Amino acid sequence: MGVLETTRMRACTATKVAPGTKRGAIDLPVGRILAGDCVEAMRSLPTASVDLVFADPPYNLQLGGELNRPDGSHVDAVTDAWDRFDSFAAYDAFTRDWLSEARRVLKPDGALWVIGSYHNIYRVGAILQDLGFWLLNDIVWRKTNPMPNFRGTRFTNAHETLLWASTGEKARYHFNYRAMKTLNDELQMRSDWVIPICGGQERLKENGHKAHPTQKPEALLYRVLLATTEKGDVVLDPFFGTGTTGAVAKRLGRQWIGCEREAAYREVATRRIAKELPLDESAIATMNSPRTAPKVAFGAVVEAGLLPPGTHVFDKKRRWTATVRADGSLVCAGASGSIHGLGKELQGAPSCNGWAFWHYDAAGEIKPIDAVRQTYLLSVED
Amino acid sequence: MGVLETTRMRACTATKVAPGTKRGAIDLPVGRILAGDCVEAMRSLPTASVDLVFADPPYNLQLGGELNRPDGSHVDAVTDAWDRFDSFAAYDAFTRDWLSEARRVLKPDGALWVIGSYHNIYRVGAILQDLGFWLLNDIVWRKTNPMPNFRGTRFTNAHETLLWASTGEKARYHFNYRAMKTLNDELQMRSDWVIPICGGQERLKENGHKAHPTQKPEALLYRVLLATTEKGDVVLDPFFGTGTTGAVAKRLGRQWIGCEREAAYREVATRRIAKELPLDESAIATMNSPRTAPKVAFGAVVEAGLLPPGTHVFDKKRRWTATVRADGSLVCAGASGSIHGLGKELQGAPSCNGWAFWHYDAAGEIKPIDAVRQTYLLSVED
DNA sequence: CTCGGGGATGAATCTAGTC
DNA sequence: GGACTAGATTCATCCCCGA
Repeated sequence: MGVLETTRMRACTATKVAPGTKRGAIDLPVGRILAGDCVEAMRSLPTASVDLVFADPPYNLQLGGELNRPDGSHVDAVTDAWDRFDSFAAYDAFTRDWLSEARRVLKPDGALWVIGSYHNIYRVGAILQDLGFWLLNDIVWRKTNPMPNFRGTRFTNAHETLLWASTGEKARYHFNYRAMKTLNDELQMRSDWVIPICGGQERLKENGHKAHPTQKPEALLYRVLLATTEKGDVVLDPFFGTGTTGAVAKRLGRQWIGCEREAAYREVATRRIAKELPLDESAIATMNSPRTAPKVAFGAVVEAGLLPPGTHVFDKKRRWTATVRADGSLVCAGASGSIHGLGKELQGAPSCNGWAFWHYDAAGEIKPIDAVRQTYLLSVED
Repeated sequence: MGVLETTRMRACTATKVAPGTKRGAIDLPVGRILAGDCVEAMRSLPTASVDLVFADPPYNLQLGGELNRPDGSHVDAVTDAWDRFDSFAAYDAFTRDWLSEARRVLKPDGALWVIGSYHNIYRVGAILQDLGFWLLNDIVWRKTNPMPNFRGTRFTNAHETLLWASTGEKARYHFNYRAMKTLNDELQMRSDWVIPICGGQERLKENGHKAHPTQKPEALLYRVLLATTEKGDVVLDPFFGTGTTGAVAKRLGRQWIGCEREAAYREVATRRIAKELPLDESAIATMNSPRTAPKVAFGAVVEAGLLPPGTHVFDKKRRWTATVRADGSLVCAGASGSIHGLGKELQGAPSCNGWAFWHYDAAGEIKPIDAVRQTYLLSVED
């Protein structure tokens, strides 16, 4: 197997149509949501044309009767028709179909992500291996705020699983090791990710009701795309839903294609992505070189959206202003580095505590970024 | 499906031979390590005789020893360079074999645990479902100190997965909810467990080298056995290795049976378990049900004179006031019923915990009637 | 304006015993 | 086996509203 780490190496093998270029050899419906069944929709795409597939298929929950909380309120469960299958065999056939088509559409050095729960992920994983995909990692999304087990009958189901696979045992794939390490406080990014479920402002509503029962948090897609794609890559999501994949892809400068059967979801997703703004070029650039390795605990704060990429930070006297990048590094006047390293370099000082040195504008009030760290710590403490 | 929470209830359905009793109807090789292939060894055990199976199967075929292809031909794991299909097919056949035998040996209300990594757990999970097992949870063992990914090519593989399954969708199973909640600082135990890998004093050594490549931490087995077995239960481990399952089972007052093909491991395990001391009776009992709340009929409280007939009870917001009747029923504006039923009916709710819903006036202080239940419990304790 | 309490809610395979 | 009833059961977060 092989690993390509830098944008440059990636560009050499890329066959995608960069936006703005004229060499439209491959005509991809980039930035569009294809209507109808995803297998049919994928058939319309050329072979070996996509860099990444991210799929959030139905989980086949097989729920029984009604469930109430101890206070008597009703649990709004996922009972939609799209999640119902007659048997494991039917679910397996469905899974084989869409995975096969995804495999055809992927470039040889592309990769696939699937998210699921214990209801379906073991079937998906086995079929994926049977089809020749090669598992690179299984990733555990540890939810900070899962729904409890109201009846006290099992362990609280507090996680979901993502599978990351290349197209084969010997296939090349892309992993932005440095970006992940930077994002994780200079420690290797682990296979368990602590991320809250999607709620609050991020949760899309229609007429006061959730627009989609299983909307995924953007932080999840953020990490997936940052880890395994480069700027300009084409990302395909066969179960587009409300378009979290598209929104995050657009923000990070990736191209996207969606498939979605339900017209209502397509409309919500279209409106959502239209409002999304791509991050500044400098904000997207990630730390790819070990030489400039920043020593930060800052990446998680960025990922959590507390200081989104593109945010400007500055020292107290406003001598320097820097831009936050996606992996938690800063860039300022050609120089870049961690919050500590860049502060040190700019001042010509022997050392610098970036948390105290850099400030941000909190609704008119100038605060050290350490304030955000505190907020973040409170939000993820476990 | 059903859940039994107390030791008393469990004893009603148990068919195991309690130690020290004479009713040895079932002759189990309890406290012994069976030599040879685990499928063969399990064949020597009676049907429906074991309460729990905990299995740590080999993660790859090299460690699996004797394997046969579906057509019966022998697979030499060390020298053969078989293709993907042969490899997975052989592992699947092996998995089906031992899981089928485990299923036969399990009591109808027994349960199965399997631990694995992304290399094998998806195959195991799918086969387990195919055989009729019913997944209850998948548990993530999050390692505090995993081995780093030295080459920086993937995410640090920082977890392993455990599957917990009952014998079928409608099958009963055992879950010590209170014990788990207590163990987790009075919060529901989640599906992600943070436990260090096995090392230090706990790691068994032979001639300075680790005695077994994949020795599991005792903390893992401790939690598994505490959660899903009762004292005296029979636990079977088909891949016994150095006997972590046996050691923890002995400590917790569970009976155990092991299967292990390697004589060297059997010797290590035997010595290890001999040194293990069972915990004191009271220590085990305390851990199992630290806050057992026996069921109390409201009528008994009335009968005891703690809330005499004629007492007025009301909900917190005083929307309804009901009168206690001599038989422990409540009456309110023509409607009547149990404390639960009437509360449910008045609110139009799907369910109601009357102990928390109804309040009474305790010398000017408004208290839920559950407070009286506690008083009652104390009074009948001795 | 802030602060605190109450209500709502999230991919959930969610009861046991008796007649 | 189905209907019925007694009884047991929740964590983190966000929004709204009132003080």
